Amino acid sequence: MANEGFFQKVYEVAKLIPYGRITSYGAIANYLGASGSARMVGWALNGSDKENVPAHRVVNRKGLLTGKHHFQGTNLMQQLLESEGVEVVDNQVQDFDKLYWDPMKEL
DNA sequence: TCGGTGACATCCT
DNA sequence: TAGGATGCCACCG
Repeated sequence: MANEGFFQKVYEVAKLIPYGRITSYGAIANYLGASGSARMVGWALNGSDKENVPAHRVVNRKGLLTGKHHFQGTNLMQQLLESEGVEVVDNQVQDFDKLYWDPMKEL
């Protein structure tokens, strides 16, 4: 695992996100020691769907579902979050600070 | 091998 | 305070 690529680490962390919880790209990047390179996390999640990773639980620092456009359905990402009890309005997660899951803190 | 790309974050004006 | 521009680093062709 530790020898896996940067992407694999992102997948592992994303998979550890609890049900009904969300996190941010920066949090994962920081956890992986790539603080400031949050873009890598986003790019990693680009292929996360192949790894069965809940990329819909990963949003930007504002709680905005910036990556929804990369999902199959336009509102698929929102639907998935709502299915988990996460309120999403206008592609933005409500109670973001409350549902926020910090890997650095939890792990 | 090298350059471009990318779903953000942060600094500066 | 708000908006725009730049930088981070790993994968793909």
